Amino acid sequence: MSSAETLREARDGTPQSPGTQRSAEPFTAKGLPDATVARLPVYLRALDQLAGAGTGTVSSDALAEAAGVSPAQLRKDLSSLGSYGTRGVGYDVANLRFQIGREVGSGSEWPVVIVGLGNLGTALANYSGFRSRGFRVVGLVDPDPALVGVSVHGLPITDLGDLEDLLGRTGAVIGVIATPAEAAQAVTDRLVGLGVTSILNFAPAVLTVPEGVVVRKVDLGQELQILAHHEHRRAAPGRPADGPGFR
Amino acid sequence: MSSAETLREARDGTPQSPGTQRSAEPFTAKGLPDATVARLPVYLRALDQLAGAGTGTVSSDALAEAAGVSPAQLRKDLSSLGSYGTRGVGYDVANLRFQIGREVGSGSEWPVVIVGLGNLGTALANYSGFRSRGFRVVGLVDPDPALVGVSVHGLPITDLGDLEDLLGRTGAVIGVIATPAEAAQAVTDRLVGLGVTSILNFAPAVLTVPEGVVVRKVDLGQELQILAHHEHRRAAPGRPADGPGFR
DNA sequence: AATTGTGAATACTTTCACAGCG
DNA sequence: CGCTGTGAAAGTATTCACAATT
Repeated sequence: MSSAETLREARDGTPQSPGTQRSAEPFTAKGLPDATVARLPVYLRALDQLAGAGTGTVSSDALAEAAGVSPAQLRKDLSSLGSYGTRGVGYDVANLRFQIGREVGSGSEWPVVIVGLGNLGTALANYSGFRSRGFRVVGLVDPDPALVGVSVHGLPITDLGDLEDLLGRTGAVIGVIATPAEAAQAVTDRLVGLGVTSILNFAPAVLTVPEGVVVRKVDLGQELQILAHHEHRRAAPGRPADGPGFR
Repeated sequence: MSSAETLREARDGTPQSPGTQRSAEPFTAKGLPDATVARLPVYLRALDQLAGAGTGTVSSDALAEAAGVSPAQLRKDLSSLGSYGTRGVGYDVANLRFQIGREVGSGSEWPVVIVGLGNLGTALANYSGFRSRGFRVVGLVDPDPALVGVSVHGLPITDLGDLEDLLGRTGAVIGVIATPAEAAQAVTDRLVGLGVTSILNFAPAVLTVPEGVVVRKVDLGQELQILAHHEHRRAAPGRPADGPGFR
């Protein structure tokens, strides 16, 4: 066998979704479509708001509206999870919230380590949204000696060498990479070698990881470029010649 | 017609892609598949690296490898753009870079405004990756009086009221929202009302915008939740009963 | 001989529309 | 009667595999 066969970061384009392996829907037990998995957090957020507003039940129409998807899609997604609705009535907010939360893996609080504490890494370390979504930042790591020892949001930045100890103590299997592109692959190898199996990559670099490790990439410049493309097309739709000359 | 018919932010799940309107590939002039558009920036980045390394030509295999996609997909994507390769040889790095750059809308430098300067907004304002990708942050806006006047990366934060003036002067049509969720829709309405037609939304909120306005959403908590889902499944694959009890 | 460009095949996702159930 | 759950249809995206071209 090709033991250490390494794979690309789950062939990803940006139409993000690809999960661990292949797996479609037609499989043994459960294996939600990737597109569905990607939307569950959105539903969860919408349900949180509804629950906060004291709503007891919602129809697929109302929940779809709140989540920004079509009612049909919402129903399809939820049905692939199980039958938690009541025909003629709708979904019980509290129960649906629990069910989706369980599927997503809330319930347990996931420890997360952040590597690279430049502007972005620091902002992430301070980001309160993680805590409220069921994650706890348990470690901040940066190789820069000037940063080691500095505290961010009450957590001290430690050296790369402390990673093993840190992961061992906390049991973290999710890592966030916010280093410059050049360092990203080395950091990834390190994390993976120490047991991290899920990576959120903010560095503008393509990561190669062993099979089984899931990588999701967020590239801010890339997102803007996609928007720029739309603006560009808006400006020159039919593509008349191009450049400045024209005639 | 339903004149001011407002739409959801380009039905997005996270398997992001959806662009301005429908538009598939089989259309009049050009209308790249959304999935392709989303990958162009990746190719551009890979080409930049190759150019930096002095590479003159690349094969689809090599470029695909560098971009983290399959060779077949790369060729399909590029062919939908035009025939810029040479059979038996490969693609000219410089030319391909130019062609994709033009398609994406590089060449011109896009002015961008950032609204909301908390941790994340500030990090974004400092983020050098925007500049290198063809964007220039021309304005920082925040309603918080305590922040107005503060300079970030040499740019002063101004009041929300200055938006009109700011957009008029700079001609910015791309806005980045990094406010709390509660403020996001109001800020969006304001931006759109003043001519912004592309929005990058970091707030964990579903935005409603008029048709024609493109919204892309980046939700950090959501990304982690998707990773958590995979970890969760890894731990309990076949779904034996569930909870702690089991038998 | 090597490598692109692309039709055809496959896979995945979304939408439709209605049967089924409360 | 209303609203969910879901097969079937439609639409997109990816992969295959090979003819075309340098």
